[in-house]
Amino acid sequence: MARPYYVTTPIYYVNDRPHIGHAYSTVAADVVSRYQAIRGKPSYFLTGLDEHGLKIERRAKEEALAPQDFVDRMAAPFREAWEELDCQHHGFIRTTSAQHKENVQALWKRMEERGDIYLDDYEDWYCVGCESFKTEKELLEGNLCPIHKKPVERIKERSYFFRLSNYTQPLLDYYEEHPDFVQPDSRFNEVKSFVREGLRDLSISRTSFRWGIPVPGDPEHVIYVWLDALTNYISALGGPAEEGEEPLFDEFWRNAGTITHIVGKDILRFHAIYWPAFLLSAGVRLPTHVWAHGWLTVNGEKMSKSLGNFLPPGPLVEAFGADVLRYYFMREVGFGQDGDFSHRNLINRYNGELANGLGNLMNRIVASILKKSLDGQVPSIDLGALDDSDRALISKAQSSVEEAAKHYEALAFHRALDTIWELVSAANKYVDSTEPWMLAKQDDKTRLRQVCYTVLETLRWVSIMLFPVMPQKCNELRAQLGMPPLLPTEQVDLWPSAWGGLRPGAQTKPSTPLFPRFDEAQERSILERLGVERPAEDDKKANAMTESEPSKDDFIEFDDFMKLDLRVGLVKTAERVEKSKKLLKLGIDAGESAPRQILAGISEHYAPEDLVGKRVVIVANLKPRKLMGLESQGMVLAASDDDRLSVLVVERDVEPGSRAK
RNA sequence: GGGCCCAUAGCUCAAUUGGUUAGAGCCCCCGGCUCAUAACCGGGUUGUUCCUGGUUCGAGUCCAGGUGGGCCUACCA
Repeated sequence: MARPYYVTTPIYYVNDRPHIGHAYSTVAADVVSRYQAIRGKPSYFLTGLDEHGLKIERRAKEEALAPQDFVDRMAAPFREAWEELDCQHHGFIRTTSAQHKENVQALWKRMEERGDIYLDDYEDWYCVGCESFKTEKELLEGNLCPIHKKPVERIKERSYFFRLSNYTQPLLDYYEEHPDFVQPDSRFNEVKSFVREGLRDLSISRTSFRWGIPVPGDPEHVIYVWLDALTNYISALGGPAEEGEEPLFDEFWRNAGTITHIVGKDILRFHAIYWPAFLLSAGVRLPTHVWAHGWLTVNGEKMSKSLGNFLPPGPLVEAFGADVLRYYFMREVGFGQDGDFSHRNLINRYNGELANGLGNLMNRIVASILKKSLDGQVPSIDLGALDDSDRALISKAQSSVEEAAKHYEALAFHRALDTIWELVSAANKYVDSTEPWMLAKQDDKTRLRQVCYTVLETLRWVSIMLFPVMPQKCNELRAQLGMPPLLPTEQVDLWPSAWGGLRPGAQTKPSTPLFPRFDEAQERSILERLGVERPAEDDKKANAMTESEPSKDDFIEFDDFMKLDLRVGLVKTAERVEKSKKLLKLGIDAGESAPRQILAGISEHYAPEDLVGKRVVIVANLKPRKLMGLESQGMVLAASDDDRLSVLVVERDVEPGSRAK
């Protein structure tokens, strides 16, 4: 019995419109799901939307809509995008659905019963923009909110906590026992080292907004968005639930052979640490794999609204077709690595691999040789009478099938496609060396039949191997071969195994080329329509030549220097920061009404009393930053070599606050 | 500051885990073929495998140090 396979995408925050980043994750999950389905495994593919949070509440207000109406409206483009891209999810979860809310609360109760939830005062960094707390670790350099890029404040609120700290060791144990839990390996290393540092309890409720799921028994509080969002993976199946209560949950979670969460590398921590901890607490089994994929840039640049290269998938599907876009996503970059989405590259791959490689192979044999010489019928041959060249191709096909399967299982899509294209290339060589057109001329029908059959059967195999990535094109290919569409069936493994499955006598149906080549004019018009500039190669080179030389120098402008507000500061007070190894807290007179508090990481080199009375140089306009809970309003300059450190001291007694320049 | 990962042809990547002369694809040039979508096939050019040492009969692969890049993390500010 093939064990069930469950694959998920992240649920996308409905505040955004779908772009190729979303599309990339979703296509990958669809490919996984389709692959498992043709291998006969019961397969369930879940995607969906994260619809709660203050941001949504506020956006809805701006648009004068009820939050529910707003998210209903924003959800539609996602559904459409996945339909356009032929991503056949089995479930589409929305966190505002009644079932999801109930299940999140059920999970909460289980965690509460375990004794892992308690109410406490919460003091932490707070972003006014988000109206929510940020953990220290979420903050950007300089105590900035990662979303608003503005400084956060220290604020107290009453909040429910999850005893995440109790799960440090259980998580490490789980990682140890499941060495392929997180992929790629280097990401797993990051997760482990983060957990090894020790985990702090996690605030899991908010009182600052309403648009969320109420805490059971305390409706003043709304459940933390990540606890809400992560639960989608089981709530969509009806979980958490006791055995026998929810068939989907039993099949695809409790008894699943594999549970794979596909996520972007930015949300790995939530999936690899928090989520398993919640599940451990609630007594629910853990997923088997969390796969963090990389980011796509667009034509070499980071995708962003401000750069105007925010790429929705729709126009690309319109221009190239869903399958071609899917192919490109899966072919171009190694899954797990960062990559680039380049229109030019897509067209190159299309022409080189799809049109010239596969499309032309099918065309030359089906639409031409077979049609002209054998009435377009799949020939009947003696499989025992093949010659060495036939057997070589067959053996190539067999190894290719094996390899591709291995790569699909490992989500190494680009490798799987690589392998398949080696077979396509071998088939083209085979046609060249066997010269079926000569056989037709010489009227060597027996050999001609053998050759044609060998190529046709290879194409049939390819139509299966490629199916997860290009389902529609593969069915078109099969139609031209006179084959029915591929119909995944549970417990039936459709993956090629025995040579000779193509039925002799079937009527092939040559039709238009599968992948018509783009000529230069078409290429230009497509790029134009998509608003992509055609890089003028020569100009680019010329620019690179002239620009690179002078920009080589490392000088800055005088104005750049003047941006620094360097001043003389008189050290009035100095003391050690409690529990700190390195920090001294200095009170520094910089000619202002009150002394500044500046922290300096120099206590391994200076005793506090050595500094008082010294005139030092400070950077006065450095953005304030909190260290060990204390604000530092500037920076004291110091120089150090391998083992010594010296604060920069001013030689004469100029007034505190004097500008250094 | 601590840690993880990476560096191979102009570009994108392989190299069966230490084993012969480091390979593909794209690009470029030449030739062939003509069934086919200006396709296809063959041939050709490009390497100090980042550097320096070490282990070994043998190193792209292992070890040490360095350089460059990416990422995670922290009490640099």
